Amino acid sequence: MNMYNSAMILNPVAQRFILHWGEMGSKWGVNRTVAQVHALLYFVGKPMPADEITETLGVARSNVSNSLKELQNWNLIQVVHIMGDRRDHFTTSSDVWVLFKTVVHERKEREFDPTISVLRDCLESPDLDKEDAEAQQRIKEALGFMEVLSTWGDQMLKLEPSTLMKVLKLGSKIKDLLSLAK
Amino acid sequence: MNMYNSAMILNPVAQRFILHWGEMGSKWGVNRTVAQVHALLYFVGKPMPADEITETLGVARSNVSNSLKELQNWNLIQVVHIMGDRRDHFTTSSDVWVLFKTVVHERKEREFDPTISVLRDCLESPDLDKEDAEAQQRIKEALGFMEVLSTWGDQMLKLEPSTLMKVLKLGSKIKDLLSLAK
DNA sequence: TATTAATTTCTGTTTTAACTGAAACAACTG
DNA sequence: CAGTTGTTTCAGTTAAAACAGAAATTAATA
Repeated sequence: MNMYNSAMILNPVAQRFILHWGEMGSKWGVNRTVAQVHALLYFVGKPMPADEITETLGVARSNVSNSLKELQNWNLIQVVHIMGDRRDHFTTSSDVWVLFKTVVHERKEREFDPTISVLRDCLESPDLDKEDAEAQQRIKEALGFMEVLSTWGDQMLKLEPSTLMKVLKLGSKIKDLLSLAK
Repeated sequence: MNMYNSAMILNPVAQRFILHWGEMGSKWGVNRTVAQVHALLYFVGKPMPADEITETLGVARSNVSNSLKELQNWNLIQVVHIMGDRRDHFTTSSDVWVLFKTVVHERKEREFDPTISVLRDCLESPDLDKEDAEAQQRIKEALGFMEVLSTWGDQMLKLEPSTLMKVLKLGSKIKDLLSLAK
């Protein structure tokens, strides 16, 4: 055990929030515990040591350890230290925009960009030449689509959150501005 | 068995494309076979009967049956019939934009919107009042964020693919237009 | 440097989802 | 309506991921 007293009591709303976030994660290919740990840190809004997370969520210590590592790999949490406490404490940004941008950036790098590479490879392969031209065209279109989306994503990620917000709020009114652009 | 001859031979490029698409699906919470079946239909660009899909992918017939059903639930494939052939044939749009919009629309309805509901419930719950105001504020910000994204998504989905394409191509130049907007 | 605290790694178990093959069902054909 | 073709459902199996608990490692303290 540990010299500190652990286990934070979560009220029902916090539980609902954290559990739902975990399920949401599962549906998007994120480990449930990982999502729960992050939701917890976001909810409490202050740094927590691993043991406290463990007891609060009621999962194994090692599970928390791995989840924290995973979240660090995703740049979603940071380690901080509390004066007079040897333990690592973990915290996450309370700015949803920052979190969102981080996730989009990471997923793009890990999953989107590699897919673009594969499609490029496919098009360059001599095996495709023998194939009918239409299939080649479809791969080309899929690639073009992903490239447009990728470039756009990069540019959006560079915007200030407040600017990005304005863009989103603009919504489909952007259509009207389109004629002005050139 | 079946009175027709099945099994389409896939060249290495097609295989690479389909297998990668399957792995990609897994990482985003989509069943691998489901993703593969869809990739195959996209690649071949013409209607295929279930048996031919089965033999081409080398998976169980029932697996294909369930995958096709799933893809129909997602509105990603359609059933068509070929003159003189009793079997159902399945086909998917060759327009990546249409496919993308379909997926975004469905996922939004299934996973995004329900989460918004949960967050609203959380905020309305009397249990949260007792909680510190900052946690409440964070939930509120998460909700606000998701609502903005949701509204924006709905509006983007309504745009013509060609218009949407222009918006994406505009990229961060949109920043300059922002001052003109009101 | 011995002791304790804190964290990670490892191995085995559990859980969940995917998948198969067979049986049931439905639709069509002669 | 008997036989055939095509599709779906279902029960059981397999495979993959998540998770737990113990052991090992690292780091801090005294």
